[in-house]
Amino acid sequence: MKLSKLFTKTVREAPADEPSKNAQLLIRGGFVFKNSAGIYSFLPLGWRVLGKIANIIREEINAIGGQEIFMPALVEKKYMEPTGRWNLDVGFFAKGLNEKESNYVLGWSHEEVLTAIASKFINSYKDLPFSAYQIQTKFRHEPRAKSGLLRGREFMMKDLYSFHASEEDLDVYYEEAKNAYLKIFERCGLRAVYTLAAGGVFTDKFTHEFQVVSDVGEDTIYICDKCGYAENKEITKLKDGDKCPKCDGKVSDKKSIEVGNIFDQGTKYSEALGLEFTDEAGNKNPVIMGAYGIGLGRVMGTAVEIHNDEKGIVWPENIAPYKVHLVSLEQNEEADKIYDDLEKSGVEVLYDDRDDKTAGEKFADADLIGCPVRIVVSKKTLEKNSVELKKRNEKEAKLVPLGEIKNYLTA
RNA sequence: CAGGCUGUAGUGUAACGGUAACACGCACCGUUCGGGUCGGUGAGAUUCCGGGUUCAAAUCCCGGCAGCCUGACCA
Repeated sequence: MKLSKLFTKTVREAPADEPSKNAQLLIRGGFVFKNSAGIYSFLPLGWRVLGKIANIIREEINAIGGQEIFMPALVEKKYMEPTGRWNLDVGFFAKGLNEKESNYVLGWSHEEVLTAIASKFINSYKDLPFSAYQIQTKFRHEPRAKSGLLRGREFMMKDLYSFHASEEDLDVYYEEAKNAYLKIFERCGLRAVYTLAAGGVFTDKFTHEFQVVSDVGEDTIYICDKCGYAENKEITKLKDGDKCPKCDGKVSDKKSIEVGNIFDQGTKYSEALGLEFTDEAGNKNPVIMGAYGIGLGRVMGTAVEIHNDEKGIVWPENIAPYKVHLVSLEQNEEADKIYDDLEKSGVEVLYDDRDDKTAGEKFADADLIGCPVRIVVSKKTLEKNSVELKKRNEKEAKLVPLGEIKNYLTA
């Protein structure tokens, strides 16, 4: 992508009504546009980041057998009523032009919809287990949207649901999902803490959350300094300084951001919507379910909160909009050649080919946008048949001969 | 949903109750060209909306709406 063609621009000053770091940097860099409180558009750079996160999630969820689907955002009353979730104060309701009242809610969770779908295909224990997921916009009437991408009224979520013949089978999958989740967050540059928590409107059982320690988080967890065992403040009996219940370490309280969660939902939804299977003995039983969510925008916002410096974003390698930010300080064919060459080799490059910007502005933009590697081409470097290569998270730059650029990028 | 703070060119800020200014950005001219260069010219605002007080309102009062913060609630 050439910066001269990118329709968004960076801005110098952060909007006054966005005190949160993630929103300030993402807006300044042109990654997102705030349309309303808690409602953001993802612009080219931001959409690429979100796409990277989505792909990481797909790879890991596919690896544990999740089948990707896509369900409606308009969810009819008939789905939500049987579980008692139609009248909850969570969603935005939609109504037709001449209808007196709403028969639809904008989907804020899809247990009911998928359970209803599954009941058409699941008859026998032989049909179990299976799991399906989607990556879709969720709508939740947040009484208080806040903190940029961290808490929105409309946000992209990956929701996975699993269906089992027994609790034991669910337990096995739950563990697989846990490990898949830890991999996902690690690949996104986040250290997530597996935390025991409560289930809110989703289940009466205990659940597990994936919490990233950060002062801007709205959750508080008690985490062991030795084994990493953690419990959410909302259910824990632990206090700061207590002995860890799992080892001889000590727990301390930390603010944290919940980037994902997994639930054992038991038979709550299958019983309400009549999802049963026939076992080997010929008896009908309700299907046992699990649900697993990740907020993609929240992952993105959290990554920015964790990975930034005074100059801008420092994207984790795997979710950066581009791998390389190529800066040409003056118009020259050599930079064009490097750009074409890298593109052909499959390296994702953001090319600052603008001829009306000074070096300082280009460097400032590169730092703000935060791609992992910056390559500068100028008279100075070309005299030595080289380019200057600098990693965003390192201070020192080094000269790299023209012919060896690719080696440095794959290393 | 309760409490608080705030709404002024695209963005960030100024303006005693006296008729909207500055910087950035944008357009054009020149200059400069390795960390937001320098100088000049120009365009751009019914001061969130609606009422009220006043000779006079961006400024004071009332009512909306919007944004942010704290709490409650929630992922």
